[in-house]
Amino acid sequence: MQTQVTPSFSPLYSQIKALILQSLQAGEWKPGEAIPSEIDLASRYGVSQGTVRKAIDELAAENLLIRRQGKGTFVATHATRQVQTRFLRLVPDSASENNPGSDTYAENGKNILVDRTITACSRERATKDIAKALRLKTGDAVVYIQRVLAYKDKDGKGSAIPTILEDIWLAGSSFKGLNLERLAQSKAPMYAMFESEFGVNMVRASEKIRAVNPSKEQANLLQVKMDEPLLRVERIAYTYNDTPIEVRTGLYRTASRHYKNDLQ
Amino acid sequence: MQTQVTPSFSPLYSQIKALILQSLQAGEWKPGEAIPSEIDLASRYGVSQGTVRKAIDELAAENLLIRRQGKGTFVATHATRQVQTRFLRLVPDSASENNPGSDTYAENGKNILVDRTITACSRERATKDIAKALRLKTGDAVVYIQRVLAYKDKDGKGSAIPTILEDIWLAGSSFKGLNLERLAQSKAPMYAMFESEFGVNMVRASEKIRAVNPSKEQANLLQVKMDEPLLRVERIAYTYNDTPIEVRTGLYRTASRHYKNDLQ
DNA sequence: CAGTGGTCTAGACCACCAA
DNA sequence: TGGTGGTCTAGACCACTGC
Repeated sequence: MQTQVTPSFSPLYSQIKALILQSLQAGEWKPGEAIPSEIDLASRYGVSQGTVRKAIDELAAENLLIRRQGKGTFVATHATRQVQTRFLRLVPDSASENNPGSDTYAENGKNILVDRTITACSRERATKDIAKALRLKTGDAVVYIQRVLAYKDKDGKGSAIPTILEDIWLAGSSFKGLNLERLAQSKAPMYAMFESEFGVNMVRASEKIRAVNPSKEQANLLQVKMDEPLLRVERIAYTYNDTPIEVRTGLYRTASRHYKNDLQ
Repeated sequence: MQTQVTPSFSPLYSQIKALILQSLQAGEWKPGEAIPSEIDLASRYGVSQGTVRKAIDELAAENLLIRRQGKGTFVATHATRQVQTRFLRLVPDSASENNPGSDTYAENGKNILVDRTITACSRERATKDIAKALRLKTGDAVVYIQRVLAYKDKDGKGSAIPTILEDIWLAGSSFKGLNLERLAQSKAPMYAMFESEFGVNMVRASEKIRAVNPSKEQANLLQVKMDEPLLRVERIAYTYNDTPIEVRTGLYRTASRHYKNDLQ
């Protein structure tokens, strides 16, 4: 491990970070597992513990690793209860007392998911737009999924209310063998299932949000009128190495829920 | 500076951080100014440079301080061009190629603000809701402002399009002397003006987003039909010490713009 | 050139966890 | 009790800025 020559100087810890990232990508340490201790990594890379520390610090800040004092450093996973809805910002109005940072977005209040209905699942060829977003060629294989999520409102009273309609496109090459059967029988959240079944770990996402009215079909699926204003959330989700692997368009009902965002 | 006794142990750097925060709050160092060098602060607090460093690192991560190699560490300000729209996530569709993190939210593409029209400015008594959000008592003095922001679309062609309608409530005690005149004659962005004129530095905010239809009055001000779906963004903005000081409800047109959010 | 933040090291010690 | 991450130090050196 050498410090670099002048052109675009990259500090040591940053090179170590890249090496750790490489191991994560290669699956050397799986989600949920512990990575080697800081001292081990230091001797492995021939640097001091402090340098490894700084590399891990950054990866932890990006939610790729989780540090636990006294136990070790672990690969982030969507399987743990606290991060299951890491990318879902829609929360009940009763939750989130507008105290940013006071708690995670997950499961505050009574955000009880009652029902996940898969309304479509098929292998398709990527349209131009989907291909561009997933960095594929038009016509490449993609998996298309459509589903409806229903929640119970306050205190679990009343019946389940269809709240989210999602259209999902996945890069076909990473999800060989995914079909309606396997989807339907999985009880885990989707991203947790992607992780355990396909070794795909979602790490980051970018969303574009608009207000729209639903089409007739969409209104039907969500059981709303066509003049109901809905949040339209276009997401691109990425794995390690900034590889886009999922495009997801969600339609959210926001009558008794809202999209929560903390700015800093 | 002593390391603390056992009950709820707080590390040294964290105590230093609190002290720096205190000085920021007290206005010892003003926005835009440099704070003392790490070495100075270290000797001032009687700790090592590394400890001060870690305290500053956290404040920099929270965007309260800005580090500039070779120059010093500066108090964050809304006056600099790059952070003027730090809390505005609405960007033109042409910008933001869905490459999260690739650039800031400000001024990418052709996000040209053409016109800021103040449609109301008065001193009012806080309603129950506003009072609660601002941690005041119902009936306490607040400043109410309403304004419309108009932008030019792609390449500055065409006329200005009213795009954002904002209702703003400010804690009266912090904005004595703010009136329509002073508002109207200020050319700077609102948060920059708050900073220079009232010593109020917005540091953090929390937003709740919904899809709604406008009222008749709102539709009028934005020059849209009443069935146009709009983004409704309820923001509470905070100064140092997590003190809420502004409530702002925005109605955004999202026909050719979107609210951009990066999840991580 | 001096002054600032940025990196890297080596070592001591502390807090937390599990066995 | 031993192993892990977390804190703190002191010192050396590097990269960047402005005089």
